[in-house]
Amino acid sequence: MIILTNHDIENKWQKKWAESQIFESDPDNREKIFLTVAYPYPSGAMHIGHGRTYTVPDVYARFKRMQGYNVLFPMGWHVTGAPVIGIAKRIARKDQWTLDIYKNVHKVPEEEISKFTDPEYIVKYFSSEYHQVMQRLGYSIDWRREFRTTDPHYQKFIEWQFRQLESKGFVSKGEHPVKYCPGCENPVGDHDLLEGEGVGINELTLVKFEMDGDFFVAATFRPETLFGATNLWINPDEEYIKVDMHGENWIISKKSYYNLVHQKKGINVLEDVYAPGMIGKYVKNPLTCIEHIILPASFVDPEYASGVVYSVPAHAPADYIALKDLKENEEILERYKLKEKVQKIQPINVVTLKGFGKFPAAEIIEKFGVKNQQDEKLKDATNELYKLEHAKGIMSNHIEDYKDLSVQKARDEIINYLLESDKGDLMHDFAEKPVICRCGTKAVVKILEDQWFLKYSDDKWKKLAMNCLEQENIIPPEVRANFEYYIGWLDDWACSRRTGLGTKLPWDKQWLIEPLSDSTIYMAYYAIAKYMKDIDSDKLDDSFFSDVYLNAGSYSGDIDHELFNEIKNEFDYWYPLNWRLSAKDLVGNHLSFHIFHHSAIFPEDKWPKGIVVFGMGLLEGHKMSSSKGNVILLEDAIKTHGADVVRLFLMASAEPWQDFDWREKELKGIKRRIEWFSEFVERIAEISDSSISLKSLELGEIQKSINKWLLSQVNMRIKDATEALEGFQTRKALQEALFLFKKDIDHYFHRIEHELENHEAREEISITLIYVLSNWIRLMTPFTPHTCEEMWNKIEGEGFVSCAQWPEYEPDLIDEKVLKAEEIVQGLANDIKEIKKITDRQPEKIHVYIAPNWKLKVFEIAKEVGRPDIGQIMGRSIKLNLHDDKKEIADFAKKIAREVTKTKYVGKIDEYSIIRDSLDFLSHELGAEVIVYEDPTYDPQNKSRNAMPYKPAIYIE
RNA sequence: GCAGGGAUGGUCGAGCGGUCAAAGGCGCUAGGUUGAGGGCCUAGUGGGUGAGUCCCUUCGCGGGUUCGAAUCCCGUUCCCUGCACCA
Repeated sequence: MIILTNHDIENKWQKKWAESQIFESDPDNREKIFLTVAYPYPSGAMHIGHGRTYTVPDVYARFKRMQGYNVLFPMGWHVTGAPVIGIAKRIARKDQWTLDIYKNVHKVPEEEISKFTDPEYIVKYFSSEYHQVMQRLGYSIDWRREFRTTDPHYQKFIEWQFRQLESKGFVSKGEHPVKYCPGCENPVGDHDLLEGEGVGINELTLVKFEMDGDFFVAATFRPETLFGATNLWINPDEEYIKVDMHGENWIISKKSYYNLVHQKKGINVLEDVYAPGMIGKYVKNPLTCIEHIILPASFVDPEYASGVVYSVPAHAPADYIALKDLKENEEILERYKLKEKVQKIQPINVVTLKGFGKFPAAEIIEKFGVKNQQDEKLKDATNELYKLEHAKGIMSNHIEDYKDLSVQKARDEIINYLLESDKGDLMHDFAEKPVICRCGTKAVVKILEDQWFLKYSDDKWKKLAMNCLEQENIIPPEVRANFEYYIGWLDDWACSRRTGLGTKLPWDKQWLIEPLSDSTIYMAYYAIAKYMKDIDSDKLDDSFFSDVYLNAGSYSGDIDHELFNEIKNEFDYWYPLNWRLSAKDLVGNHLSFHIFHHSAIFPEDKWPKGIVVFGMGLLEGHKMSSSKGNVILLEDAIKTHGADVVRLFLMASAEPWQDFDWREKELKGIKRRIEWFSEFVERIAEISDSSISLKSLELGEIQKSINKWLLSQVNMRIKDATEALEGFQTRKALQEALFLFKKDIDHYFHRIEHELENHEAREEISITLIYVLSNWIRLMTPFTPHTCEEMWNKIEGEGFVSCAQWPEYEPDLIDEKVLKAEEIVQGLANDIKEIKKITDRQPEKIHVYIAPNWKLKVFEIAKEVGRPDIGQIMGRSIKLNLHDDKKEIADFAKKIAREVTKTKYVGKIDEYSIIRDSLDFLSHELGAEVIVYEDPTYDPQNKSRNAMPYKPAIYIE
């Protein structure tokens, strides 16, 4: 048995593979397969979730290599991006949370952590750690092509890529809202946040309500409801200010200025505004020109948007309830002398919503049981109505210009109108608050100007991408629809960043190219990466890349001509990419960009051929997350379980696109299985009385039915496992190649147990088993390469099993009748057991009767008829005069009519000899003497009449 | 809301028109092995019947197509994932 946690064996083979360079792939005359998996962003240690991602391509690469393909499986490091910058800063700041994570979750030694103040060091540290772990898992990667995305050569490549896109008109300039920390003076990502992870940014419409030449600027998500405005709300307990906005005076809350100043250029504070003094004054609605009174409301959040809200009590639950509260609040009405004015205010309907009356806000408040404007449930009520009206609302009839339009349409038109006529503006705010940076500062929404975009909205480009997608294989096929959807939906993408590691935008060096954009066509870089260490990056210019990748014939530099041609041919050989593997949450961006960029830059014959999408990893049923400490590092998993067990578990517990769940308990089961597998060699050696060698294996003519059965079964497994692997179904492949395979062998051992005494039988058994073993080891090699090399070596297989030929299934060895025969024997044993159980007695003799020939004929006729048509079956049988006793034919026809459609009929089987050959087994199994009759010479209870084809009759006594 | 996926036995998870009371794992029960335990091996694991290889109920819920449906169609309820500047 091979001790799986004996890392010497793993190391031994890893070293041998590296020494013999069997995974280093260069162009030759074989057919090629080029597959890549998303290169990792090494900002932390590799955990078991990553393990699955990178094991799948390794298994496939190994499988294809054994099938005789020239397979290229490379790896690189995506060190582009901002997260490590933040990490380095936090480490420098001695942020305890960050230090804990790196010390305890990523298990970085103390002396290393101290160097983590340098972001470059972090990615270097982890990329070399990734490299080591990948080697320890036995990945068949061509390491000569390893690179980091900050290598100068790669940057040259990215610059070329972006100039290509730019020259095709797929890059444009604009502005873009981002999360921003005024404290750090930097945009912030989710990983930089203390609070507010995953919070979105919303666009709000600002509406200017005039008052004596100044403007109260109210913010809204629903400008179409302006027609239903009844008043303005401000919060009199908060501070308001007047600001200068390009010559206009705006009145907003003081706190909202904090946010807005990052979004509006040239906005300046003029003076404080005494909020209570504004209550009761009137402003003018820019759309309807109606005058609205300014009223006090406590629900108005001065930090949200502009701190000014206009009120639509018919459709906004908050407004409705605030108005109701106010009407009942004598004290406030008295304080501001509002009583009569407020009592007059009635909701105004704007939107017609099926199933609701004129004032849906009132109904929804009722439904949710909202008590006042402080009620928690108010938010839910608002959301519900917002959704409903957005989806199904129609503008009401009395609104001249917009009647009968859907709410969505009317909203867009009204926003446009407000902007064009300068009666409104736009601003952004977070969907939820608070959003707080790790430095403790409240984050804001900032508008970045001069931002560069990739124009995924471009119809020409979308069309190219669609065409590219169409010719690709997508696994699993269901996600194709997702791709189509995303390609259609993608809008312009901000592709430049202020901070992070990466490549500068070649024509605007103040910007860095964002990480999802510099990782779209890099697979093409692998093809040439192995040459790069010998070439000075200064020699790489656009003419070089255009010539290598696009055959532009443009290269004019001084790289040796022969070398240059070799590089060019190498790319030509490996491209197009056969398979791209990545996680399912990247379908909407990374993988779609990959399609976009390839279709834009490369000619059609270099477009990628296939995509495989992965599911996520769970740990004992919970989502894995480094930041929550809920991970198991691969290194630890390898240490405790061994590389092959880890690989096997990751491949066997779920298909790649399904979520897998790492469960210690199930891991143990897997381990036992593979131990059993590795012990198999010894078991065979025991049976064949000598050590095994593949050198002398010759299958020859197999006589015994049970041996033939095993060969059939094994060949079916080979066939199914191969088909499964072709489609990346690692779980199914293992189901066939390991679990069911083992089951077959268990059954086989059970069947032959009592025959091992017999010398002749034993010889054939051992030949059969060695044949099986040789196939089995090869079948398992992609999954558990170390164990398999060790076994292969032990039985004197030739060379590395990693380079051995993948077992090809032999149709000649699959004998349906043999399989059926075994089924009959097993069925018979089970039936007898059942009868024993029912009668609750241990028989001494069991008599078995085979169905007479005429029944078989009737059976065949029934099979031909194909449906339970008793009349026809009977008619045809009688006509052929199959049997003298017509009544018996009728009974039998009736009996089998339904049965026959269910039975897989493989033709006449010599049931008598099959059972006679299995008598030893049956007697042994049942603990009684078993006698089989071709003709019922002894049948005291006339049981033989029950015999059917494939189902002998039984009499026990 | 939009898009995609799903609902199967104690549980995880196959199956996607007949061979389905439904693979396989885990769990549980019994027997064997063992000094004990673990591990391993064997059998069982919806209900009934109790001399016959059968019958009944079951694959979210309700209808339908078919000789036949877990599988196809229609409706319905519930669940999960994504919706962006984050790699």
